[in-house]
Amino acid sequence: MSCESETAKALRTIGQKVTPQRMLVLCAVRHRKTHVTAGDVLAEVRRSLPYIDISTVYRTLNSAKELRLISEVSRAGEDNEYEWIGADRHHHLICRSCGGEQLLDNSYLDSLAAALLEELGFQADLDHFAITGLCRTCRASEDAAHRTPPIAEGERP
Amino acid sequence: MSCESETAKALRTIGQKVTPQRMLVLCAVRHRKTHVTAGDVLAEVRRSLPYIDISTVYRTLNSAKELRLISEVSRAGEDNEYEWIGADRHHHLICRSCGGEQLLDNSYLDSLAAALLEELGFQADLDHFAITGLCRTCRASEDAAHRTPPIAEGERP
DNA sequence: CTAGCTGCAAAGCGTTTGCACGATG
DNA sequence: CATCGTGCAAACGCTTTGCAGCTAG
Repeated sequence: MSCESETAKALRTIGQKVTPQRMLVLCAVRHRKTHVTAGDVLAEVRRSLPYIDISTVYRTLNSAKELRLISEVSRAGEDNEYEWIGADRHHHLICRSCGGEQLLDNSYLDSLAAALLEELGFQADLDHFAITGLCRTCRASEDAAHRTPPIAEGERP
Repeated sequence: MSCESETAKALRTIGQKVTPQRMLVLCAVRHRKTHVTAGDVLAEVRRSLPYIDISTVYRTLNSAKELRLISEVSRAGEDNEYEWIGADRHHHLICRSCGGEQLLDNSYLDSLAAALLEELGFQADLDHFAITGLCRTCRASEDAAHRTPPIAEGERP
């Protein structure tokens, strides 16, 4: 209920019609803890509304993005991903090896954002950030596997 | 010359053949100060080698990426961009309003990377980062233009 | 009732791939 | 001379768009 009424209110506030499609798409994004792709949303929403089209999903996602209801994240080699911008600001650490994701408290980036603003006058969009890297587990196993620096020293396929 | 000999050496080191196409593509990326798209590289390289194909550019870019010679950056709504990973680590602040780009010293992110590694064991890929936001100039003019926050301030979950 | 949203179908675009020829080591 | 890289063309997958009918306000 909280979701529906608030989402509907947000739509009305900006003069958009409240349709079942929009409600379902926005609620689908909102209920996920992690990023979702347009395809994820489509699959989710189709369970309630089998004939919804992917173009409607994109249209809804894009307008919500412009209104800063959701954020869009791009990572190399991945489809665009979307996430609801809620009161609980957080970021993601994504392991490039195992694909695992962990949440990162915004305190880590707040100081960076503050420094950029004060020293350079740059207001960074750090609402919601995805940082790629190697998680502790994968780092350990990679070290063990081949003790080679980033650019292979002997041979590489 | 420094470029050619080093690039050729890097190619030989990893057992790849040194072809004019690869040399031109890698040197084109290397000589630019900012990010380049595959299309940028194609245009640049075609001035010397008119019949080079975009697929060759992508193949070269992708293998260089795997070897960590260049990094790939994705931003929402932009084509993938590539940049040479040199000794001078730096990052980019990109204004979402005017498109302007300014370099950011790595000291800003080094402390973040260090904190992530020590406290969470996460080795972030912060070789080369692109942060989107609003530059000082655009921030001033946006404030002046419409003194309304992105999403009406009463209305947020 | 009217404006605007939806579904459908098709186009668009960046990127990747299969293949035969040609260049490299 | 064997292997690997290239150009060409076509395929591919995500995303966007044009359009006619339908829905919300």
